Amino acid sequence: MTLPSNDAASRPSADPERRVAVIVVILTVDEGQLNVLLIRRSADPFKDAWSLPGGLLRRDEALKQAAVRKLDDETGLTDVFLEQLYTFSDLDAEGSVAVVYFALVDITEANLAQRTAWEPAWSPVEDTSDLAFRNNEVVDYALQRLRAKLDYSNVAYSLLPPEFSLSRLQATYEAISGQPLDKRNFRKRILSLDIIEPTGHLASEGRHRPAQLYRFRERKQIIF
Amino acid sequence: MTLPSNDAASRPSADPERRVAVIVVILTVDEGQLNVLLIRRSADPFKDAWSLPGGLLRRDEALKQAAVRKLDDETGLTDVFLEQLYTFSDLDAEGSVAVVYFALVDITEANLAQRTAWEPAWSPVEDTSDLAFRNNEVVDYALQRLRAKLDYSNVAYSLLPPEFSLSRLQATYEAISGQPLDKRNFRKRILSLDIIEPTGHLASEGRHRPAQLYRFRERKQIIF
DNA sequence: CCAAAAGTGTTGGCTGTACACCCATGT
DNA sequence: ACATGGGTGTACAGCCAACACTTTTGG
Repeated sequence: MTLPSNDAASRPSADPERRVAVIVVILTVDEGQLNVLLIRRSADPFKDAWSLPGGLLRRDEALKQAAVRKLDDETGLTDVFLEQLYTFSDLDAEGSVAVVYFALVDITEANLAQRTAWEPAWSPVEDTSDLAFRNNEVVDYALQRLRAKLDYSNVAYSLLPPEFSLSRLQATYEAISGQPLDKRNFRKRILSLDIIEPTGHLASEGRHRPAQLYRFRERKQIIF
Repeated sequence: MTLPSNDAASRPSADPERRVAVIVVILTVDEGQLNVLLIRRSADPFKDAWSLPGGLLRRDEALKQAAVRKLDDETGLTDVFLEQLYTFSDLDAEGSVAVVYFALVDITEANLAQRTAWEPAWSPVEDTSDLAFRNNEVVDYALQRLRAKLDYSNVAYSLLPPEFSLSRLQATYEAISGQPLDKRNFRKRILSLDIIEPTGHLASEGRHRPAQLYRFRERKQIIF
């Protein structure tokens, strides 16, 4: 017997097991654009189509472990925002169960796996055309969740380097929400939340006034 | 091969399948108390302990179908709020994957299954002592989600009969949030949301002033 | 007439939004 | 000197929280 299975008693034979896949929606912001990590499929079904990275859940592996492993495989990163998103049972034709996680990474720290087969690449979420396995819906769902979380959590910490200017932070928020934000109101709001603090360092890149750099007080998720 | 499985190519043998269970957290409000539906286990493991109702995902069955089926088995209800909550892989010792749904039902419409084995019963969430399979954590998680949803959706529609007084609605909100609410502010807020409308009927139960009855404009989830 | 629940408004504080100009730097 | 992005304050409106008494009915 297994879990809370009160009907298992009446059907004691033939445990109907399933293939369980773990999929990871890895998002990043690059130059004001929200990007998703896709891999080019090297085998059927959907050979040569793009899809989200994923793989089968191994024996004796926990779901989150598998998601961490996949994320590490593709980006070399381990200590980032990674959260379970949704579980689908109808993405492929064979009734596999697919547990989807989503991750947020700083593109400057991500080192995409160098493979010729199943090669990963960043793709702007806005013009992500037909993906394999109805993965477009999965990406949309991740995007929706990310937008919601922006309003009540500090998730952006995982999309930025340790030190960043307020303008950079604002650009990140704008890339995710798709909305331009008022500079003064944005700064007032963020500072009053007290989730970031000045580092004392200045940016001084480009031919303009150097920017004060900030860091997140906590490098883990906080719910406001 | 299955889903987005780029590593399946490198491990072409021995598909590691898993048992997939579907669990349903069925919540209701009865006399100002939030209650959860539990079943008394009739077999090991955890024989005679209480746990959430659930069962194995059948072959060729979608997750939501299975959740609907379990909910119907236990309460006879089908057209209520039912939403996926979370997927666990470490509730039991055997590494089953458990996809948890949560449902909200009107206790006056629910007809609990009449069984001697695996008998279902309502239990107040506040003093739900040790459940099998770490189901206490699952219930806590459901409660957290429900409380959050109360603030930005009309989910209470599924906990109440078609017509109800504002006092009853307030009592429902209070039972869920665990907080007393100010009557005037509550009414102002709810009415301004424009999610309910007066039916024209009066309640006239008990030895007191009859109450105006209302109904939800939509009997499905709305996000504010 | 008493108990019990229904119904009803106003005020003050806070929060969010709209809005425009000067500053420091590098070229 | 100019182009580029950095940095700053105020005023108004809408929202939320606090707060108490009268009404209607049944017993």
